[in-house]
Amino acid sequence: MSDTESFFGDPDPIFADKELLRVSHLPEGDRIIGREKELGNLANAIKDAKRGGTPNNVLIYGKTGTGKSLCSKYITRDLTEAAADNGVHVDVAYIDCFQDSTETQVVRTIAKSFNDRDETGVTVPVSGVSTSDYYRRLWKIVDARLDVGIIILDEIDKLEDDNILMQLSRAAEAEKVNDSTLGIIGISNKIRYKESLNERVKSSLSERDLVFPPYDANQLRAILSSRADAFREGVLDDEVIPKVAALAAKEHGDARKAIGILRYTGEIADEHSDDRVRIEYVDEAHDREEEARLAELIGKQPEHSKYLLQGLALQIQQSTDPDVMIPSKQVYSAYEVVCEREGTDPLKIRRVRDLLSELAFLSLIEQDRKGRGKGKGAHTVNRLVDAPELVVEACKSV
DNA sequence: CCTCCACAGGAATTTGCGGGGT
DNA sequence: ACCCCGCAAATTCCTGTGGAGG
Repeated sequence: MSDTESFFGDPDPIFADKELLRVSHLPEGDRIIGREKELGNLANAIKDAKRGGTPNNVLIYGKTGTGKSLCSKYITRDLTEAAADNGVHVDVAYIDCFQDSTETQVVRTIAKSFNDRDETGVTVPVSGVSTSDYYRRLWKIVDARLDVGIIILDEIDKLEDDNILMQLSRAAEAEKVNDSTLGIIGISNKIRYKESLNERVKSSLSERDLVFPPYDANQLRAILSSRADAFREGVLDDEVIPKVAALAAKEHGDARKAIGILRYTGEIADEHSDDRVRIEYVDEAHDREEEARLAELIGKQPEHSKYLLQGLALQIQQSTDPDVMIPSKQVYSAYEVVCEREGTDPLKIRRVRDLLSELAFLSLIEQDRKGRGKGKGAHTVNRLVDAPELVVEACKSV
């Protein structure tokens, strides 16, 4: 900043309303683009809830950033309002199964989000209660407060246990709840998810199936254009949106990513004190978006998983070959060094093996099994998916 | 195709935590 | 204030096996 007057006083030269480019931003109905048919199907599946009837359970498939969560949130909000006009009390619980992956965590979070202590007199403690107790409390809350409870289970394929699905889908027939009814909207990235369920759950959970296809470049362009008001008038070059849309379409048709890249493009322009958002900034914005994703994923990992990633990164950086695979035992030694530096006691190797395979499941590392010859046994070797420098950077932030 | 063993990974057990019940 | 319970994380114990070299 060269002149002192522009520290805080001046309006943002690039952005008029940055909120429009947040991923959490929930647009109005006419701003959801290219999903008219899907919204219609979804609305149709749960419409009975408007009059207090039982909604159909729905399973939604589609890759990340195809608008699954967005449409579910939008349509259930709409439903809640429409039902309220009919004097029907509908409430929606949104569960991210990536965060809450065990049965107990899920019941607890549902109970918590439906609960209103003043109305029900029921508390939902974070711990100290058994799973069945959480269920008891949940049924009590639902009966006391709601006519219809809609439960959105996002990333449902990350659930470790499908007992919760059994309980929820059969709550009404098992007379766990009396005057109320429940509807489940399951959201999965994996098309084949349904096959992994047992028959009972499968038939009750997927009364309706919906598939959300990836967005094509035209749709992405329309989505980005609809959020172009985020920028001040005239600062956004005409070629920027088509280029961002083309990049995102080429990769996965991920709208969230496209919006992220557009936001970073604006931020980079701002950092250059440029008063125009130029096409030249798009590639760097693309890189930045990927780094941010990595940092977000790593940030959510437990402390010791981060130390492991750092240890592995360290070993890889010491080697001349960038594609080396490090045996788990060596990763463990490097990890012990990192722990020493951080002043923490290292976990035992058995636990570390479990953490490593979790990291592999998240595609943060890749594992492979190698034998070492007669009488030498077989072992697992590890490698980072992303560049070591990026990983170390991501571990330090947060 | 067989062999051999260090390591993988399943199962049982302990530890730590944060609540209820009394 | 005390003890006890259930869960999740971590540890301990232990058996089974992947796969290069023979």
